Order: sequence, then C-alpha cells, then structure tokens
Amino acid sequence: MRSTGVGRPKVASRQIIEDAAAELFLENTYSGTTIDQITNRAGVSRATFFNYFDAKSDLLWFEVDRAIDSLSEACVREASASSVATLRSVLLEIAADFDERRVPLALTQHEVMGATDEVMQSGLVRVAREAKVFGSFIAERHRRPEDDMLVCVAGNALAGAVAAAWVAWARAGIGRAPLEGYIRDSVDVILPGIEAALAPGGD
Amino acid sequence: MRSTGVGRPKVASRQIIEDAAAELFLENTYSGTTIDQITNRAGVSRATFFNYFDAKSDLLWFEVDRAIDSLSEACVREASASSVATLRSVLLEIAADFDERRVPLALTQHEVMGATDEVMQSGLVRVAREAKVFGSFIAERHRRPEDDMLVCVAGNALAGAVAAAWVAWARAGIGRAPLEGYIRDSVDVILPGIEAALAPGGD
DNA sequence: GGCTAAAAGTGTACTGAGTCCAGAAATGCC
DNA sequence: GGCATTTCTGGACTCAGTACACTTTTAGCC
Repeated sequence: MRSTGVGRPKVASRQIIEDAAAELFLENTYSGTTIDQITNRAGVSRATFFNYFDAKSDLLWFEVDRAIDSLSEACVREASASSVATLRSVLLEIAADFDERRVPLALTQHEVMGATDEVMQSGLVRVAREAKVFGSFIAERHRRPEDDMLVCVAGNALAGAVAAAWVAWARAGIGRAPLEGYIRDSVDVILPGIEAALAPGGD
Repeated sequence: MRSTGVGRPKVASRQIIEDAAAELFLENTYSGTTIDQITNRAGVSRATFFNYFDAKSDLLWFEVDRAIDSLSEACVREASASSVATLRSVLLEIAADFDERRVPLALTQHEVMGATDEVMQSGLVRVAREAKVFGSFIAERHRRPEDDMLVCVAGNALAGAVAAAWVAWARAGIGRAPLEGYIRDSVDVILPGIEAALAPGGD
C-alpha cells in the first residue's frame, strides 16, 4: 500500500508470510505453530510480521476478510429499492467470486488445525464484523439507528446464517457445489422474516 | 464443588474473586486490570485464580454462562411436540429469571470496560455456545445431524437474535423493561422462517 | 556524487495471559 | 500419630502482542 514510489520498497511480501504460515499450520497445526517459526521460514524478522498482520489469527482468515471487505464496499455502492433484496443479491454476487481455490484453511483443514478455541474465536470475530456490515446497511436504508434492536437482530441473524453456509460449503469437500447455492439456501430461511419486520408497521 | 467433606476446605471462594474483579474492572477497565491485581485484592494466589476460572474473560460473563447452562439443561428436560415452540418458551422462561441485578457487567458498563476486541471476543464465544445449544436441540428434535446446514443456520440465527436482545436490554439502562420482551421481539422475527424450513418438505 | 526524507525492516526489551508442576497446608478418617 | 484427599501456593516457563529506537534501502534533488 505504498502511496508514492519513495522510500524503501517492500521485499517481505504479505504473500511470503501467508505461504510460510499455511505450510507450518498444516505441518504442526495452528496452535502448534509460533510466530517465530513462521517468520523464520519466511525469512523475515518477527517485528516485520506485525507490520503486515495485526495478529497470528489474521493468517487463517484473509480470504474471509477480503470477502467481507468486498461486501462492505458493495453495500455502499448498491442503491436499489428494497434493501433486503439488495443485500441478497450482493451476497450472492460476492459468493459467486469464491471458487474452490479460495476456501479458507481454517475451515477446510478444520481437523488438522485442531478445532481450538483460538481458531474458533478468531473466526467469530469475522462473523461479528459481517453482522456489523449487514446492520449498517440495513440501518441506513431503513433510517433506523445502528443500535436499533431490529437492525442488530437482522444483522446478527444474517451473519449467523452466512457463517453456517460457509462452514457447510467448506466441509462439503472436494467437488463441492458453488458457495452461492449454500448462501442462498441459508439466507432465504430468515430473510422473509426480516423483511416483514422491517416493513413499515412491521414492528 | 467438593463431593466429600474430606480434604482442605475451600477458603478462596469464586465469589471473592468475582467481586474483586468487578471492582477493579470498574476502576481501571477490563484490559487495564491484570490477573495479579485481581488476585492481590482477593487475597489469593495467582495459581488459585486458574483453579476457579479458565480465563480472565470468564469474569465478565458468568451471568451469561449460567443462563446458557440453564438453557442447555432446560432443552434436555423439555419434550413438547413442536421443537420451535418449545425453544421459544424455554427461552422466555429463562429470560424471565433475569432481573435488573443480573445484567452482565460487560454489557452495561460497555463504555467503562472499553469496547475492546478482547471483551467482544469473549462475548462472541458465549453467543457461539448458545448457537450450539440451539443447534443440538433442533437437530435432536428433527432427527437431523448436528452439522446439517439448516440446523446450523437456525442455531446461529437464533443465537444472533438473542444476543441482539441482550445487548438492547442491557443498553436500555436503569428502569429497563424485562428481558423477556426483548427476547420475544427479536426471536419472533426469525422463528417463523426457521419453522417453515424445518417442516417436512420445507427444505 | 552527497544530502535528505520517507518507507520498510530489525533488534531488543517488555507486559501479561495462560500452562505446568512439584510441593506445602489443611482437613476427615483410621 | 499416619494417610488419603483436596486446596492452595510458588516459581519457572511459553508465547502473543506492544513499544520504540535504530538501521537499511530507495527516490528525488542539489
């Protein structure tokens, strides 16, 4: 993210660290791998690691983080009439971008990673972030405060549904059907209820 | 939880540690308080702390943990016909037990605690645990596997809704209406959709 | 070439949570 | 008194994450 061309150029690319980490996680599990081991393999100092990542757990979820980034941006961009329908289409659109090669390690290699509390906890942070994105979107479209209960209910429930879809998709193994279908099936369970509640007089 | 009367009797009660912690959290925020400070004030050694609690964050959520314990037990006990209606009534029953004096510190004193990632993360673990309880209950009643996607969707969405209700309730401040109403309003947004999806042929 | 500013990387020391474990202290029972 | 059992303690350890001063590499400018 260098703005100008001035200054020392990056050599320790994010990618190198991510790759080294992925290798080590598969060899020794997530919690069995220390940041020192990762930086050693990547040929980078420990301090540099923290220039690129805020936490060790970021290495597990970068695909998901990027997806949520996309989601957040798309939510700002889109401006169709029904917010719920928009949300649905944005979600599916982003899901369509996710192919086999971008399944998060933490989900597919669930067994290998050891379903540590650590791993789960860092995943939950992503779900919560997504809930917040949903909530903000709905709040804005429906002129409700961000901390409105219905807004939070909708955001949380949606994020929970999406998380379940991700997990089911990842667990499906090689040859899995596209993520899109999973998302649609899960989200459609609760979207109608949310739409009804958000409709004027639905309170 | 001593089974027999034999052995050294407990002196450091859980309660003493909880109280010392609550004081310190309000004085210095959650993250500004170390376990050493807590054990010092409680007059207990650091090692003893970990005899009673698995983590510092357990001190923030014991009310919630107990509520989820009740929920889990109640789910096992109840055996009515419609699982969704049962879930709803169990939830409301347990909510009715929560009065003003049992609002979790982490939620009411949200500002004082500093909305640290730490605090949020440990709260998310509780939401996830609740989701699992819901999921197990639904799975059993509907003869579905625990990792069935619809089961997870339902569990996660419900837990998300309940979490939103808790937060809204805690934020409402002194004189807040009973938790029960919050739970009902939030859960009823999504329960119909779940019920429909779970109904035979609703897949 | 040398100087400077800026960005990237390094080294080191620190805090604090959580783990481990051996052993001390307090009890009931014989 | 001895004995098993439980609680409590002390100390050493690992590791994530923070802070900060310092060095290195580049571009641009003179």
